[in-house]
Amino acid sequence: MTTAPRIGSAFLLAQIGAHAASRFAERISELDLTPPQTGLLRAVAAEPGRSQQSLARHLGTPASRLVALVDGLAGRGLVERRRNPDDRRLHALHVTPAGKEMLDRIGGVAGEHEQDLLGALDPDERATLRELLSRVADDQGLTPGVHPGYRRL
Amino acid sequence: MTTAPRIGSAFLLAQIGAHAASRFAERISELDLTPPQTGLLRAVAAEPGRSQQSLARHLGTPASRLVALVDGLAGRGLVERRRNPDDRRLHALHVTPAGKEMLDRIGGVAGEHEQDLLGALDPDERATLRELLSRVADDQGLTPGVHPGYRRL
DNA sequence: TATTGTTATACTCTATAACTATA
DNA sequence: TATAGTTATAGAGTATAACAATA
Repeated sequence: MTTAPRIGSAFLLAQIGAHAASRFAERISELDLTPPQTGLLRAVAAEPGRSQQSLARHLGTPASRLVALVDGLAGRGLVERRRNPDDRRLHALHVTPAGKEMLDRIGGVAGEHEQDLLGALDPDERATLRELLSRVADDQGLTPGVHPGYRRL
Repeated sequence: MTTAPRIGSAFLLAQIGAHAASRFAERISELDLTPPQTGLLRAVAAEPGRSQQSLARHLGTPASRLVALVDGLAGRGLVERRRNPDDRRLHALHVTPAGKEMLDRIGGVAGEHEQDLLGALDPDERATLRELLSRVADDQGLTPGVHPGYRRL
């Protein structure tokens, strides 16, 4: 008898998750963005005025990495660094109007991505999947909206 | 009003998938294995006698990368290269008895991993999740048992 | 002296392409 | 000449640690 390599849900989650991330990276590359840049833009929008150190801790990445990411977004006018007059060491990050437009476009791309990925499921099934995934994510202590491991592209 | 960053299932899948992959990598590191090595060992066991080229195509990785992976496993006596007498260019790959023992241990680790990851769901919910994920993976054209992107560790 | 942001360095990982042997 | 396997090279991306400014 050959070893029956039963594929578990944990493997399916890793497999589909990597596929989803890869497809999303392709899609947003049309907006000249990488997934880490996209995540950073969203994080800044979700809580404007944060310092880079604070964001780095929130995202689980070294502060030195944030510098390059912020440089990229700031150079395109999507976010801006504002000096804090009270403590001039701090750079408060904010999304510019152009950044907000970009977020709208990102939302559109994310919607298409979602539709394509879940095309095999009907609305009820999608709701069920979403609920189960939310419970797992919560149980595993994952930070909402933060992708673990900001690697690649 | 602040932008409500509704998190979609596609993001949840990517987030949980990366988390699952990361946790699994930690667990099998106790067996001195990396995820790519584990995937290769399983692939060889699933279809013994394959050439490295054939495996490379199946796994979606450059042949040059397989060499190092096979070297690592062969050096520890988990797989072996057998010259094909009819065409001496080919190296047929086989799992050794030690490799089969290792696969058993991998199965144990994978089982613990699965239990831990899905601890928030009851048996019925796990079955539902599994079925939904299988449908998505199939619909997306993912190769069963093959993790896309053999990166890291 | 401690902290924020930045830059520099060193390391890991990967793919591309050159190379050897067999056919 | 074409193919399997291997080795070499070069590039991208990252974390660690050193550095400058401010507190």
